[in-house]
Amino acid sequence: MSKSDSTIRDIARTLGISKSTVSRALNNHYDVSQETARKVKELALKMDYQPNILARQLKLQRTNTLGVIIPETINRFFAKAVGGIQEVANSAGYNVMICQSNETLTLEQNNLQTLMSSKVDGLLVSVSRQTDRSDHFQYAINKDIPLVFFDRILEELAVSQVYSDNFDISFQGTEHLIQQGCKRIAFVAGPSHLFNSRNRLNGYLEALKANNIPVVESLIVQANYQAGHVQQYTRYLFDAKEKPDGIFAINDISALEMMHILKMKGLHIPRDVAVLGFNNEVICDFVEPTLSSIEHPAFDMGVAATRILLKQISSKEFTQQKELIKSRLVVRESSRRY
Amino acid sequence: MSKSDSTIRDIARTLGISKSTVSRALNNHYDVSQETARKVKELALKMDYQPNILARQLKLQRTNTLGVIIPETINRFFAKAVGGIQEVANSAGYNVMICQSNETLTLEQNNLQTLMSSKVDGLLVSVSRQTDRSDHFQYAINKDIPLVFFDRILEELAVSQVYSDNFDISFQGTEHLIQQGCKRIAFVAGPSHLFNSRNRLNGYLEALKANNIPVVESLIVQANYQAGHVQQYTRYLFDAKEKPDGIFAINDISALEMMHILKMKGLHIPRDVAVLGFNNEVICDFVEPTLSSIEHPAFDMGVAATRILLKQISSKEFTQQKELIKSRLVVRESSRRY
DNA sequence: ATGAAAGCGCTAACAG
DNA sequence: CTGTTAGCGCTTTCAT
Repeated sequence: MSKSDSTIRDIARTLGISKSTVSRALNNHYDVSQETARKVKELALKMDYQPNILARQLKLQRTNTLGVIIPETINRFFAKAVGGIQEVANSAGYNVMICQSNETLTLEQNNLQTLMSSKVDGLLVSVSRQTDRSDHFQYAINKDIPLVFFDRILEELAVSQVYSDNFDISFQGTEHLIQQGCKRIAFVAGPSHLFNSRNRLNGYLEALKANNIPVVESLIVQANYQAGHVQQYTRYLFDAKEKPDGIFAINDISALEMMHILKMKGLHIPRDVAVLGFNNEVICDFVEPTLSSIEHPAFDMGVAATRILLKQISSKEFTQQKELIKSRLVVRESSRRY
Repeated sequence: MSKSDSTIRDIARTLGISKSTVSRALNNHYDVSQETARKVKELALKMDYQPNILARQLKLQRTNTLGVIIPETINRFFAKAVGGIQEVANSAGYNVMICQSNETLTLEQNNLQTLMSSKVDGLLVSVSRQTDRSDHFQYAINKDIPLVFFDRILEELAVSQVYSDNFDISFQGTEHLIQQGCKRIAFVAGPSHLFNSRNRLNGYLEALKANNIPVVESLIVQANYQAGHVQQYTRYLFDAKEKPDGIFAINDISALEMMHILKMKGLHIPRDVAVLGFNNEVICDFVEPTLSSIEHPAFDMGVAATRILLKQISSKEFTQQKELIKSRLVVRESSRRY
């Protein structure tokens, strides 16, 4: 509160009426005379009155703030999701407090603590890459704080979740590569404790099975997201006697890095190796060859999750709700052979 | 507040002491007996006591929250800056509330209003592309809310600012192109009411002058950031009789889009046209040719701005402070001719 | 239609 | 070292 912010008390005093009446007038309460209401609002405007949110929050035990925990803002997927969250939240009169776990469990736990102690009215969460337990979230649930997961969900918790069909899209992507004539498709997998990673891997495996293509263990590598790792597993895959003729990468940037390495090796894409990325970044259209990828409606997921959360907050009804947001395969030159 | 959160009152009652003593014990106040302090903390732990931040905030008139207004989180520069902000803020016990202006003045004004009414302790701002006035910020300043601008600053306001040397780096980048033999360097300019855009343009102009290269108006285009616009001005530049032999793009993505178009036209980069981007995205290393660019230490700018803000908050001393964060030219294949 | 009064949970000045 | 008291600014019940 700076020097001389005016309060309802000031307004009441100068108008010679009570605080309660002023409060009622300002909140458009029904039983307050038109005349008084007018005078109050007029003076409020003149005095540049701004309600003290802190006082109201304490009284109402409600902050009109949503807490968001995401892995990283520099991850474009989450940056876009945040856009959707903020749009819905703001237009419903809610503020948003964003925390980043930096892909670590520890920070995720801290963030949750922070947001809970800030008394947010609800939580929107996409778990970190490390998260292999759910007790911290169970704690929040026990405290009756509405919680909605999106994208990186924790299936074992009975809360609402907005997710994308990682199994389906991965099946579809793999089958696309097969249709382009690939027989040995390298697959870059994410951490196996993540629901999404498991589904993606399963989609790949099922697609191979459905098309009678043998699963070759050495074609499946595990990304560890460390610097230089893309280069490392690309070498591993392509220094083998039998090289891959297709790649299902873990994201677009790493797909481009792999392509870059392969082109240096003199391999032609897609003729020698067909490549499929993940995330459909803008850049996919501006590289040579243009990069096939998978588009996730990040913004829409943010929107959907927030809508569910707001509904739960206002209805105080926390029954589990699951919403599927469909992903889409975008075929470009890097995987088109015919 | 959920069902049955315990308060200092509960602790006081079960321990048969007063609320004030409990409060003091919990806040590690000096004059409270070791014994009492121990008992209080023990019970607090057992009862899973969580202080009600809302009450404390109302009492202290302080939220321990910083408000941040940035154009967009999907802009990687700002996403990184936010990382720096959060790191410093969190480790100082502050929360961060992030708002996006979506590059519009109207939303920026709304955001400011929201953050002020949320009683944030201070503000970190990078203005929108549209912002050509400063009265809304002046309003906040008049209310004694500490404010620090970073990157996209408003020079006319006497508040602290963290900025990068857009003039210098632009001069340097242009001179680099000249040294590579470019005589007709196309320049993509940003909105002229932005301090950064003006400086960048001036750096370009001065570098030409310093090297006795005539300024050609038709080589300077104004980006409007609309879909298809990059394609439009690239055509404009290269359908002319005298084509550019160098490009200083407005960011890396648009540089890549331009390169993509030029390659389709059969032009060789850097031989026919040398290209310099802006932002030094990861992708610069994975395209062909690799893209020369300019690196802005976004994270560091966030860190610096937050440090200044926190100092001002704690010292209540708002004298203007200016901090320059140096950018760096990263030369890669797209602009290297020798 | 309005006012008086209580209270949200905490901190801090003052008194002892 | 501890307790009493007041108060942050607002909403809301209960009277009138």
